[in-house]
Amino acid sequence: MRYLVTSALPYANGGVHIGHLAGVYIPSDIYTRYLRLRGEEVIHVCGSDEHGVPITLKAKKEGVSPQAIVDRYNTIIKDSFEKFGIAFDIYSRTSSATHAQTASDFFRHLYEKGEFVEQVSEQYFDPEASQFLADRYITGDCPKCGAPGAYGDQCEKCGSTLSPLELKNPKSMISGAVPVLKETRHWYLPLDKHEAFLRQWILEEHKEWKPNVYGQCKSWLDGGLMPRAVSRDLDWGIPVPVEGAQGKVLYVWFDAPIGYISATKDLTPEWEKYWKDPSTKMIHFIGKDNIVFHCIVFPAMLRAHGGYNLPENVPANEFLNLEGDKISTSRGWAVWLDEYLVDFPNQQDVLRYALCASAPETKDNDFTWRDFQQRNNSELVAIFGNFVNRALVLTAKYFDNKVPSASVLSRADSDTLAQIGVQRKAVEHNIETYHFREALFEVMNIARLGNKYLTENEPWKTIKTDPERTGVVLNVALQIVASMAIAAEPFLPFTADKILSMIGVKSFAWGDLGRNDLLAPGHPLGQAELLFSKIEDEQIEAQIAKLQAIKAAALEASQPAAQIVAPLAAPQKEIITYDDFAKLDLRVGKVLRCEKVEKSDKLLKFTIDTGLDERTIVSGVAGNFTPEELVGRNVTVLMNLAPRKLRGVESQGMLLFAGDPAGEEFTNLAPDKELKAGTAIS
RNA sequence: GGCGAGGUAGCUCAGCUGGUUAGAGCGCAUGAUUCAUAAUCAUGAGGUCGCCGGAUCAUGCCCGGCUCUCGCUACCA
Repeated sequence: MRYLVTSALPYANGGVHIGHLAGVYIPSDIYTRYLRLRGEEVIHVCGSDEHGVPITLKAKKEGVSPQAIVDRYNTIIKDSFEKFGIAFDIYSRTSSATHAQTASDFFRHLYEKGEFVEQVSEQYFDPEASQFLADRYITGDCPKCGAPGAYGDQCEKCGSTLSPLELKNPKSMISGAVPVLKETRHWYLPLDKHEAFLRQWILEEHKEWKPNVYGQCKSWLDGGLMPRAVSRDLDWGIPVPVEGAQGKVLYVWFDAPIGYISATKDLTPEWEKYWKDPSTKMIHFIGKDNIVFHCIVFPAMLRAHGGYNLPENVPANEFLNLEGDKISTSRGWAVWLDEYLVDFPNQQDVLRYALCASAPETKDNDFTWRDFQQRNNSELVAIFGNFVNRALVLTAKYFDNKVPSASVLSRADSDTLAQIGVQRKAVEHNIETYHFREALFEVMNIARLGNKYLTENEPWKTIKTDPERTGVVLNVALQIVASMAIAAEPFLPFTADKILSMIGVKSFAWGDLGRNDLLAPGHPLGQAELLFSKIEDEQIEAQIAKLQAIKAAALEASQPAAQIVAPLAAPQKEIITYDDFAKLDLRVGKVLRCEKVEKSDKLLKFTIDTGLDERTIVSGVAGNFTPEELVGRNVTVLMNLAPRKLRGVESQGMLLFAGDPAGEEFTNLAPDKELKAGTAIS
């Protein structure tokens, strides 16, 4: 069987932290190491995702080129992975020449096949910098919480998702100018065209996918797929390879997964057999935020292109938290791999172990330093390290550090050895079904078995009465140690290597696991050393203090910002003529009825007596008024605004209010005195 | 708001086509042991299986409602 394993491309605007490792790279690394050890044909590809708006923003902020940013982080990321033994066959990057060509060809192919639809839409444009603005390039006041500095796609203060058009006082982050709406043409991948196929492929043929993955796909498919834009107005990325597309690049989510293909091309000229030969199984390891792209969008792209395999499975993990809070690169709330290695040199496997044992496989999980310490001290040191050490030290002491012979095995001896085979099956089954936490537990059970075996057979006692029996027991114990070296390799590669050198063996294959003749009688052992060492309370307290400092710094930084929130009058808008004003038909109206719009948070549906007619007007003020509050009151109505449907209800005008809907001061704009409906306002 | 996933012992998690006293590891307690990094081995104490209601002879597991966490995704003229 041939396998192509991909790991989510890390975004090159920061380093790698424990969340990345636990969610994606440790599982994928375990999986590939296991397959390699079995002798399967497998490659593991990854690389940096180097396009997209956040990188251009960071570059602008630092006054350097985007390329400089991605060069910096690509180096850091690559280095972290190498040091932690994440054994990619290639770690590439999406700013490479191969990738530019591959992604460009891919787009071109779809374009020529007529797989895209073109559409013109209105987007914010910066008139001073004369360029279109990506959502992230627009900042303004959050329409929900009122905080300044919200981005066009999200407010980091209250966390709500936004669209640039909703921002109050929008400003271009490039020039500071007020953006204007302008038409722009983009290419869309009509996902709806592939919906029937995806339904069948995922919902019928891949019921074995993890519940979170399957559930999310089902949710998307049931909701109906829509065309998705695959281009952007931006100058950092892969140019859209079509005539008349100046200033447009491939959307980063279109370009990134193609990065898996270009990485494979960079690795081997035989890349096509990994992508196109139906006997190859492709597995995407990702985090839960990427599910839709890997299960819906990318497969649709591959299928639209034709000739490519679709993934066999997409084992997405949930998220890892850190000491009770969400990990955040921008807030600095993370444990970075490079920093970890400074504080815990040569202890990569401890972190690999702790993260795998508490991996967020079925739900979000919390990484705590106490848990990390406990995993090390009472599992790695006490169970695993201690067992190996016991077997080796006893052999050195009683048998001159050579493997003693095992002439006659007792029933207990064979049962113990047979049990390793049972553990092996359990490990295999769990790895193959992506249950790495459980698989690791079963590996540890082999060490538990070893400890129990030694305690029950007491070689330190029999040496006085029956040295030959002691030899047999230690022989068996050493076979278990050898098996541990094999079983641990996918999970704890550094430790496995250490054991191999301690028992004087170059390498084993997975198939050797559980054999009772891995170490022949008389085989000389190497120098015994401790596999793991205890982590003291002080070390853990130092790490916790480090995090507390980050939190304190973040809090301080947010204080002055909060003061600037003080209400600033919005700048005056552009001068208009009297004629412009005269176009507005404003009248006094009276609220006859008012109710909440179903399935909506903020919308109220008003029935207004305008003097002319009774009309329905929808307004987003449910957060400010209860429906009853305004009934019978005068309101100011803009009569001649083009009707528009909101949540399925047609609004035939607009009601005027004063204030910031998210703020405390917000009021209905009505005449001083009760007036008849229909009274003109001028 | 809609949708998805999750809410099981102090901690991390199993469990499920509904079927006798709900399991494991760590932690904790007691005992055994001393080869080993005060490690190990045995035994035990810990649970109204998020809350409320329903269907069933029987439910952690099915149905309805609610609630909390995380993710995806909207309306705001």
